[in-house]
Amino acid sequence: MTTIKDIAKTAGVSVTTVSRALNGYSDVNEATRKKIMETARQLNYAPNTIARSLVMKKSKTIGLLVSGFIRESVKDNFMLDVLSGANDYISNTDYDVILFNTNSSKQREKTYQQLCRERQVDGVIIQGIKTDDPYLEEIVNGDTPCVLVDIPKMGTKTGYVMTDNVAGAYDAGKHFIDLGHEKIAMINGHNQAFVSKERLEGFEKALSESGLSLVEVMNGDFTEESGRQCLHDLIQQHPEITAVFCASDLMAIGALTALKELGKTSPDDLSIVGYDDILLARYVTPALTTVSQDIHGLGYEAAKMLVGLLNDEKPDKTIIKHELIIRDSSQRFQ
Amino acid sequence: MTTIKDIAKTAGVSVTTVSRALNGYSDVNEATRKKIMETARQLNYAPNTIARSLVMKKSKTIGLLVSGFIRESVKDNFMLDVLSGANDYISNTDYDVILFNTNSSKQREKTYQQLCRERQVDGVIIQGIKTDDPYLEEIVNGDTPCVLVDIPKMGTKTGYVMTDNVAGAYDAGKHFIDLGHEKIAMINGHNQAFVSKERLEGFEKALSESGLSLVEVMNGDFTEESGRQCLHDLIQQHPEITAVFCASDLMAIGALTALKELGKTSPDDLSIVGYDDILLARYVTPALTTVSQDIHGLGYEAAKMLVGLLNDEKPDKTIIKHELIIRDSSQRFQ
DNA sequence: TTGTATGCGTTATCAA
DNA sequence: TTGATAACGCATACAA
Repeated sequence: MTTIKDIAKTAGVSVTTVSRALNGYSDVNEATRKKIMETARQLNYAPNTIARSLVMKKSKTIGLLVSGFIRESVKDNFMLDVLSGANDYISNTDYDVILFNTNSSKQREKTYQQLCRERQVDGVIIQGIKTDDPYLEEIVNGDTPCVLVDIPKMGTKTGYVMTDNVAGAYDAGKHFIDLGHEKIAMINGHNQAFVSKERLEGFEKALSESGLSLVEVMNGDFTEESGRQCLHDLIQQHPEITAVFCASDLMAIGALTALKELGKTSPDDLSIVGYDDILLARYVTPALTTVSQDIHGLGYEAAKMLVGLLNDEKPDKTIIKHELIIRDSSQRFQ
Repeated sequence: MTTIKDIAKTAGVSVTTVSRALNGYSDVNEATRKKIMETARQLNYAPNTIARSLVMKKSKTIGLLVSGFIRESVKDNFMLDVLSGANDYISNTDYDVILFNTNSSKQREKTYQQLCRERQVDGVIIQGIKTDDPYLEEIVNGDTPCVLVDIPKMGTKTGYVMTDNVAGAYDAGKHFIDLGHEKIAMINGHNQAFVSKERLEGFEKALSESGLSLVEVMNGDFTEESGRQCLHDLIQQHPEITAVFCASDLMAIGALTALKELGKTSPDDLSIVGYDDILLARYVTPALTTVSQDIHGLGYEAAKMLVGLLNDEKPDKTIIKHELIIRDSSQRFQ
């Protein structure tokens, strides 16, 4: 491992000069710079970012929380899409991404702030945690620049990125109403998720504007299996419903499965609208009508905002556009 | 940012003692240790891994190459599944994962070795690069422990993890033969990919054992669109074929699309077998018969091997099991 | 234009 | 059981 010291020695100059030559300072003679560059190349020199970080107090790394980075969450592409979007932006900067796991029991006791400070990341993108996470406040009020995904909280160094869940769910509700449905239910996520409240709110708003109210709200946990369970319960308790709004595509797909198990089909027996527009949505049969979120864009914008924060811009909030994608799982009530 | 120096000052001891107390050395008085621990807690101390790395010459980070981490590769879950698998293993160790981008033009000129040395990673997992990548040799022969995914090359510090592509493709060929097909074609990936050669080899072996030979081999580039293109060309040139083996599920899905565009259906007009068993495979219609690779396991085993290398184990090769998953896109020739 | 000296936060060596 | 002190590789204030 060659260091600037080695270069200095073989080039016959001081480490200071080497450092300045390598970093493109103007106050170094062209001849010596050439010589230094050349010996650096010959010695196959690579700067040690660790050492640089220590003295600069900047690690040029961005932390990305991937708690619960488990197989189920791989299926739901959400976390990976955010990661991919963030990475796409960051790859065009001089930052690198470091993955923070919090699902391992070992690190469970560490707060997000501790993780950040130990690894000395310059900033962090936090996603996939619950609104009542005990360590959330701490990081929001901490001094590590931070961007939250789908959690609307601001701090002096904290901004957030999210989709307008109220409006998205409202569109889903409006869609059902436009199609003439009246017996409508919802399969929501768990109540600790901020998006659950928002989507319920937006959906109910659309119904109430037409003088309707929800027949029932079941609570799943966003997974395919919970969607399946909920639909079974739903049909048993309220066989009259003709339309169901699911707070995630995965739950909607589970609901589709349950429907098949009951010998029924969508959209003939039940119109279903999901949320997220995950990759699978367009490939299942029937293709899922859903509220599309640009999840990749969510990660991209989060990274962009974070890099902005690192350049001393003010914290902000970004709302990513949504769109109702009408496919085959919803149709006019007949 | 409190340091051990601060702790030393307020606890009235030397930094040496603080360091040893915090790291659980035995040669420190219980009383002083208690005091140190307590003040560390009060001062909300978090150790600076950067400083530690510098002196220990170990960063406790593992680099993961995610070159071409683009949206198309998100659709194909391969890279993300490997990432997820690697992360799953690593999250149970005391290593962290750092993502290395090489798709950005800026970093294109840097070799993998340079990336590793600059970030001082203890080891690296390399995936998604071509066999003729000019920088591959360098890293294989370098001194950074390294595990290659799907590239069979060994070095003093380099092992690899892959699936048995020859055997997998052989199974696909055997499947067609068992179903009575005789006019068989293949849509392969590009020739720079090692897996392309392997899959062709295995598939041809199965056919030749039954006295058959391939009607045609088209070369795509593993993407959905290329599969679509290839199938169009194939049908036009060889309308007699009854079965096609695609070297990736994505290409198989593209082929399915092309078939629909031609007003034909699978498996009635054409039996199709894919490769990878990506998530989509079971959700498309018809559900895709494919050779399943445990991609998550590939990443998991790669990480496991790498951590082994970091503990001075010898480089090794691991073959991940494959399995032919028979679904609806293939049927008996009639 | 160049060099000397100092410090970043930590661990390790050695002596007390 | 403890504490000075020197490293690790780099950047920078200051002096020359």
